[in-house]
Amino acid sequence: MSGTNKRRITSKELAKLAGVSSATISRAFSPDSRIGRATRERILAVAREYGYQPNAIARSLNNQRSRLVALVVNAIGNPCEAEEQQLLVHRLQARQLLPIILCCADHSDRLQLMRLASTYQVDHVVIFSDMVSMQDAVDIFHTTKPIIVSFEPLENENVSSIRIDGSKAADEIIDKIVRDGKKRFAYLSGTNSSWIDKLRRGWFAEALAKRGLTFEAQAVGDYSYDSGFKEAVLLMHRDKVGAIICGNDVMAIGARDAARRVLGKSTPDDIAIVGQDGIAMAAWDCNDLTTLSLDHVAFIDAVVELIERHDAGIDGPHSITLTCTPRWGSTA
Amino acid sequence: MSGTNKRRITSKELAKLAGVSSATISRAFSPDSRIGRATRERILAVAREYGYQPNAIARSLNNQRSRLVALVVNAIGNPCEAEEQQLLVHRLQARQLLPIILCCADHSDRLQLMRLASTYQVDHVVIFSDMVSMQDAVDIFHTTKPIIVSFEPLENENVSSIRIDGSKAADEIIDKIVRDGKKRFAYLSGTNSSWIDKLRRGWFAEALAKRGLTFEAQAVGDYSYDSGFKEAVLLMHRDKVGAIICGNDVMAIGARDAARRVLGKSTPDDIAIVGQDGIAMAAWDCNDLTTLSLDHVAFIDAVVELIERHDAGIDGPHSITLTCTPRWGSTA
DNA sequence: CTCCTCTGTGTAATCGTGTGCACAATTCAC
DNA sequence: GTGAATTGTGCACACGATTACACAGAGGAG
Repeated sequence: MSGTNKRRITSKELAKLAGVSSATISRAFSPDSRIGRATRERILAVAREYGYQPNAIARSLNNQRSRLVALVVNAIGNPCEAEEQQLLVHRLQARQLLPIILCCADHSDRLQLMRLASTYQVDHVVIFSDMVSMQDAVDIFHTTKPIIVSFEPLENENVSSIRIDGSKAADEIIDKIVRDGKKRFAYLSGTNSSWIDKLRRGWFAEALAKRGLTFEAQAVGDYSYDSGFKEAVLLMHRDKVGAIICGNDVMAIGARDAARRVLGKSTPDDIAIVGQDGIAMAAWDCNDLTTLSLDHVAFIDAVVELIERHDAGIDGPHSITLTCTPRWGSTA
Repeated sequence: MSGTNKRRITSKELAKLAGVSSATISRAFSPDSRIGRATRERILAVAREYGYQPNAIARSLNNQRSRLVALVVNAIGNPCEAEEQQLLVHRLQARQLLPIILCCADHSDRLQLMRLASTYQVDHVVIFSDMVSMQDAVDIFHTTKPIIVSFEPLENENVSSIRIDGSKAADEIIDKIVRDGKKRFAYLSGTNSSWIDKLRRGWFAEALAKRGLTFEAQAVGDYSYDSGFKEAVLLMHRDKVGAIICGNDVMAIGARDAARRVLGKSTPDDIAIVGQDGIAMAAWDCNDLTTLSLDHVAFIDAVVELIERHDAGIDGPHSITLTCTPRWGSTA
C-alpha cells in the first residue's frame, strides 16, 4: 500500500491475484456493467490492497476519449485571465476532466505547442488567447470537433464561441465622464494586433461618436502595469487628455499610479481612468477602479455549457452572448 | 489539410497511402532510427498532406512515458504562486512536457484529484501546495519515482525537495525595524495549519528572540487581500502593534491599505509592514512593499534541475536549498 | 569471387484496457 | 417440468504506436 513499488500493477496481474479474468477487473471499475455484486467487492478489495488503479492512458486509447482539455492562454499570472482560469479548472475537475495549460509568449511556439497538445487527443479545446487565429485553431484541432473560442466575432461552423457585448456599459461610463466635463479622450490598447482590442475600443468609440466626440489620442501597451504607467505619463503630459480608457484593469492601475505620483493629478477630478475586465483587484481599496466588468462566473458557466453540448454530441456551431456592466469606483 | 476530417488518420492507413509498412511510418518520425533519407522525406510529405501526426496516447502506452507533468497548486490566480507557475510552464513546454494543473480548495477533493492524475501515468509531479502531506504524495504517486515537493523540511527517500532559507533576510529586516524604534510585533499567518507558515514565522521569531523580543500578537488570515485588511485593523486597533509581519505580499498590501484608510497611519513611521514572496506587484509604485523575497527564477531553475536529474535516472533523494533576500520598500 | 558488414524495410509482439460475442448458470413464467 | 429470459464470466480482438528480430540487397575487403 505505502512503499515504493516501482512498477504499477496491471489488470492482468490483478486478475490472476483475484482469480478472475482481466475483463472482469475492467468491469469492476465500470459503474454500470454486468458483474456480480460479490465479485466486484472482492476485486475492489484486492485492488485496494495492491494499489491498483486502471491505467488512464490505455483506457483513453481504447475509448477514443482522453478526458483531457487543452486551455490556450496568454499568461498564467495575468490577473484578468487568472480568475477565469481558476474557475474553469475547478469546474473541469468536478467533471473528472484534466486541464492541460498551453501558455506561450512567442507566436510560432504557440502553434507548435497546440500541435503537440492535439497529438494527445484532447477532448476539448478552450482558447482564451486572442493571439491565435480561428483558422489556425481549426486546422490544428480539426479532429476535436468544434472548438470553443472566446470573443472572436467571426463565424465558423467548426467553432463554438462566446461573444461579449460591452457597448451598453461603455455608453453608461462615457456618459458619466462627459457629464463630468471631460472633453479629450485617449484609448490605451493592450496590443495593437488583436480583434479583442478592436472590439473593446469599438464600444467606447461608438459611445463617443454618439456624443460627437472621438479619441484624440491613442497608445499601445502590453496589458502590464508598467506599460500602463509609462504610456499614461505620455498621454497626460504630451496629449493633455482628460480621460484614459484602458484595455484592461492592470494597465488602468498603472495609469492611475502614474497620474498620482508623476503628475500629481487625482481621479476623477483631474483625470478619469477606466479599466476593463472587472478583476478582483480592481475592487481593492487601494485601487477602487471604475471598470467595464464582465461577470466571470457567467462567463465560465457559458464555457462549461458549450463543453457539455459538445459532450452530448449536439453538433453544429453554438454561440452564447454575454453583456458587461459598469463597476463604479473612484477613478471616473 | 484544412477542413473537417472527423477522424484522425492512423499510421497504418498512412502506411498504405505511402506504400510502406506502419513500422516505417513510425521510424520516419523518430529522429534517430534506421531509415532511408528518401523514404523519410516521402513519408513526411504524405503525412503533411493528410494531416497525420503520431498519436501521443498510443505512444505513451508503448513507451511507458507520457511526457505529462502534474502540478499541484493551491490556486491559479494567487500572484505569489502564479509567477512561478508561469515560469515553470514555459520551461516544461520547452522540453516538450505538458503540464496538468491540479488545483483544489477542499482537501479530500485534492487527494481524489491527485489519484486521478496518477492514473494518467504522469512522468513527474511538482507539488507547490503546502496543503498536501508528503506521505499522501508518496502513497498516491508511488510509481512516479521520487516526487518533487517544495519547502517541506521532512526527509523522505522517495522525495526530492527544495528548501527555502529566509533566516538571514528576516534578521536584516527585523534589525532595521527595531532600530526604527518599533517594539510590539505581530505575525499575520496565511493559514494556521501548514508547515510553511511555521517555517516562515520561525525565521522572524528567531530574529526577534536574538534581540530579546517576541511576537506580542498573532492573527490568521487566508493569504487574501481582504483577510490582510481585516486582521490588520484588529491587530493595530486592539493590540496596538507597531509592526506586522505578513505571511505573504498580498495580505501585506491589504494590511497597508487598512493602516492608511481605516486608521490613518502611514508607513514606515507609524507602523511597519512586511510581506513575503517578492511578487512583481510588491514593486508596483502604489505598493512599494518591504518584503522578504525569493528569486523566482532561481527557484524554478532548481525545480527544473530536479526534473532533469529525474529524467536522467539519477535516483535517491535530492535536495536544493535557496536563500531569500530582503526587498526594501517604503513600508518598513 | 566470396564472405562479411551495413543499411533499409517488413513481420509480429507488446503496452493495458474496454467490450462484443459466446456460453454456462440461474431465475422466471406458465 | 420445460422453455425463455436474465445474469455473470471468459475469450479474443481492437485501440495506435514502438521495437526486437529477421532478412534482402548493397557495398567493401581480401
